[in-house]
Amino acid sequence: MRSETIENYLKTIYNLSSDNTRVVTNQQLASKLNFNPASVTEALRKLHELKYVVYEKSYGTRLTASGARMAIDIVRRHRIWETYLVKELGFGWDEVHEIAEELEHVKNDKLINKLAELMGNPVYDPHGDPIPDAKGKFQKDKLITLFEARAKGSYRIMGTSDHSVVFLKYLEKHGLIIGASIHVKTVEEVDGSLLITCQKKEIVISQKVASNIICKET
Amino acid sequence: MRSETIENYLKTIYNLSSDNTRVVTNQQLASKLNFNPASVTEALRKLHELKYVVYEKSYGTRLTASGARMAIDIVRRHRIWETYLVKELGFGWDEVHEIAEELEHVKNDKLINKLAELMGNPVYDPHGDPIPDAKGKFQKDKLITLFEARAKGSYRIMGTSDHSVVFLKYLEKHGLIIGASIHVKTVEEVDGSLLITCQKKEIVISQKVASNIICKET
DNA sequence: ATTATCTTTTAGGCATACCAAAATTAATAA
DNA sequence: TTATTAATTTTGGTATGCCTAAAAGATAAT
Ligand SMILES: [Mn+2]
Ligand SMILES: [Mn+2]
Ligand SMILES: [Mn+2]
Ligand SMILES: [Mn+2]
Repeated sequence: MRSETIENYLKTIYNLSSDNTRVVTNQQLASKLNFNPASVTEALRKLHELKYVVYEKSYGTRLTASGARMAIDIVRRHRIWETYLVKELGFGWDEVHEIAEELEHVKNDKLINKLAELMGNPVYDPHGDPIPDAKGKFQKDKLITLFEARAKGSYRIMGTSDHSVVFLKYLEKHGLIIGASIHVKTVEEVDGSLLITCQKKEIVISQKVASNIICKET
Repeated sequence: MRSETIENYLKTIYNLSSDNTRVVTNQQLASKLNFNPASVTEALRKLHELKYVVYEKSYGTRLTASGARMAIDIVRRHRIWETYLVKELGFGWDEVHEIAEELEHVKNDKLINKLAELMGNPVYDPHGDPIPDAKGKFQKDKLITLFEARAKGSYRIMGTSDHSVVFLKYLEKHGLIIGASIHVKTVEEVDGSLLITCQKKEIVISQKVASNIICKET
């Protein structure tokens, strides 16, 4: 199997299984990768043979230890490159994902570690996603979505789970950028919307938006 | 055809044809790319259909204008990355070629131009090879090999045509690095060897070595 | 428990990009 | 010029990685 193919499957399985706690279905993979389900079945059989995943027919797939390690290395490369493009080359946070999708496949530890070092070994990427270190360990800050929070209080925005340009532009428009401090004033029971203040201004955000903002309590 | 496949063919044709002056034979390509000649024939037919090359059966191949432009863009990316890895990330000049072979396929003009800008738009890469600008134009300094020079006088080392690690290490050992000033004191008719001084020390270099050192008269 | 629906797998195909062996064509030497 | 050699092309493979359509299996609803 081509290394780039393997990497894209492992990365996607990883992203869909949130820390390898639940199995990933073929359909999830097919839709994420824009492949036909039949292609996914085939690929999973091969990845199972290669011992990167445990694929149980008609049930689901999870990463083995070695598959998870590979996935985390890819995630590290992806996020280091995104951070580098934004912080060192002046790209916007909404234009780096596509480039990183290519750069993440260049496998050279020294290169990634030098880039990381250059930036002071950052722990979050420009979208707020945590960057694993060279050993594959993540920063252990417990991050939650603003929707999960559902309580009055102060939070700091650490990232987003929706990385689409339209969403990022929306956040930017309202000053809801990474690092911003916000305060939740009221939680509307009817529709889950939140009244928050951010940089002195009051905004109402929908449950849908809230569920895509990653933050930590402050 | 896969874009990376096309790019590797075009780049290799470009490198073998020295400025598109002579046609490239299938055999040259096969041996450079480590492919079977039959595979090369097939690929050239396709590249011809795509109008990247003019392939004349049983005679040879040369790049079209659009093929040459693509090749030069790849060469630019390759050499910008090599320069970046050496100048900004502290890699040795003998370890960057392999990495650049991968990075050169990431096609994003903004990325390459930002990297180039960051370094002050360098005109030579760490091996002394010229870097075309964003429009595909090369610096026009006439560079020759020390063997072609064959005359007493002063020169500056601008690069090498043999990029192997063993050759680069040899040069390094004798201080024959890029940018070094050397002076040719005698040319030995018998075997073409040269007696030169470099950083106050006298060295005899063989014709073989001389023919792989690229320099310009000073 | 039976049916309807949704998911997964199987089966059969296709394009890409390579290969080895044989046939052809071109170049070189006798 | 004719043989010999060398380069190229043709032919008939293989492995990858995707596809569609049909069959089988699992899940949910009545
Ligand atoms: Mn990303
Ligand atoms: Mn990211
Ligand atoms: Mn190189
Ligand atoms: Mn170079």
